[in-house]
Amino acid sequence: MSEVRVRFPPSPTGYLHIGSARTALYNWLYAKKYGGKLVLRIEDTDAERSTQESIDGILEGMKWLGLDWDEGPYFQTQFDAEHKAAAQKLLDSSDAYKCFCTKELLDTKREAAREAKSEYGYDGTCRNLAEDELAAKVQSGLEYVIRFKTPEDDGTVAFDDEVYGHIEKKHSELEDFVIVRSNGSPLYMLCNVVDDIRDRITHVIRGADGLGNTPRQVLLYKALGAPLPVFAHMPLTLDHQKAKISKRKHGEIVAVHFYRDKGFIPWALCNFLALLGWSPGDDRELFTRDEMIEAFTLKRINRSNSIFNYKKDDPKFFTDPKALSVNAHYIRTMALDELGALVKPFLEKAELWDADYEGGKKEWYFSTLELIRERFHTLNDFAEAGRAYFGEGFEFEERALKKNIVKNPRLREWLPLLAERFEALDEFNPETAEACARALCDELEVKPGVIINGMRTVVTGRLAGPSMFDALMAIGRERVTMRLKEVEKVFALAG
RNA sequence: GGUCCCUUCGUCUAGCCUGGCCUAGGACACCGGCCUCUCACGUCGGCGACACGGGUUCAAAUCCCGUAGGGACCA
Repeated sequence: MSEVRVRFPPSPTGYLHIGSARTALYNWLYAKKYGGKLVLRIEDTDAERSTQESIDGILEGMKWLGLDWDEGPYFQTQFDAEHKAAAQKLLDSSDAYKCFCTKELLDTKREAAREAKSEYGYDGTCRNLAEDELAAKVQSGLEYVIRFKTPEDDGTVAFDDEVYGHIEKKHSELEDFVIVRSNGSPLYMLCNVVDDIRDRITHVIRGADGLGNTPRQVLLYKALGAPLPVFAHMPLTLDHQKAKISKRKHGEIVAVHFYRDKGFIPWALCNFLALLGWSPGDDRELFTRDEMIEAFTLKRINRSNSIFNYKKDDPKFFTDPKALSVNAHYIRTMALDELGALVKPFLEKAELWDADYEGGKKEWYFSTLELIRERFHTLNDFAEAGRAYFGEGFEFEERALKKNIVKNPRLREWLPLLAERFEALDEFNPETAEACARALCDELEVKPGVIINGMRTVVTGRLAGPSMFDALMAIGRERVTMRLKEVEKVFALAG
């Protein structure tokens, strides 16, 4: 069996979006599974909309996701001559012909067909022009497009899609489609086939929006004398309105870089994306790379479109809740050294990073991450909700002030008192701190919850968090007592 | 408009090919219990779907026909 070669051919007309990323992922998984090669080809023929930033963004996105490619990036524009040569070859073999019909003429005919309620397809006016007639038209400098000559018999074009099954289309239902525009530029339909032939692509794994064009492409493969690749079309990802997710309509929320900046773990995003339209056939949903490569098959790709479940302006979930949940799972289960490295850029950005976290304070750094990671959903949470552990200047949650502070004005006496007791402790560990705090509660005849929760808010700014006495250790006696003594400031904030 | 494709809990899905194991399984989300210094984790439980209508069959989510809805491509 020959080597598996797949490709990912994005158009550089914007950032890498998650739908494209999923296509790239499926191709990558397939290549990895069969020890094949993934070819990255930038389809930059639309010069007006293609930009260098976009190319860079796509490459960065792929790298960030960990989807490495084996060849490329190739650029479609580099092969312009080859695309034109293929068109010439089809002309030479009489599989294509020059068509001089003007746009106006075709529009008129289309309109007439509509009024007559008959189906419109190109009528083949130029298909059988006599030699001299053709020569005369070329001579006179008339503009022309090149059309592919669809077989006129009552046969069919057929192929077997790995996902959608056997697809058959009657020749009579395919009109003589254009392969080269009047300005001489070849159409996507042709370029794509020529490139896939040159790159010796064995499996075309792409979005189901390519399904409709596949019969035409099959015709091109045959006319060009090339072997057919295996086709596998994957369902599209839609929004709640059943509209294809797109950069234009949805903006950043569909951009891969958005997830990077929001604190997603690359593989967590891949894991989530893989599940949109594919399942292993059992109940597994979380995979390591190797597990997913092993489990992945084209046959288990779904046929129905899936909905990317995000609601605009949802206060609780900024994106699909399942994506967040998958990300949270990785945050709380991954190795601490890996997590530490992923959190680092977020702390740096928030100016909370201390180089010693990779040196003398490494142990503290890791144990603190472990302590707080359980309730976080994104890497960014470490720098925001977790700010009190890494530095000063943290915010106080409105709800926390209301519930834990304002209700108990006497905390302004109790908390500084508690700070003094903490300072007096020979040893400051979770047990001694807790015993000390509870003893004070007994003395004051206050419920422990009042003091503990008040302390939580003053020390961490939050309504909820890890077990209080463990949190105290992570923050350290000095910072704890300092914050407790400044309880007055917190009351001031609470208004 | 033409051609093709799709339709199982709110969302992602298993089951469909090879009808009975399906009083339809899992995950996320939601609700409640336990745990508890709070929240989370964990755990236990709950809510919740076979688009609709016919047919075939002893038996249909599963097979057939039709309808509706959605999507893609072409124009």
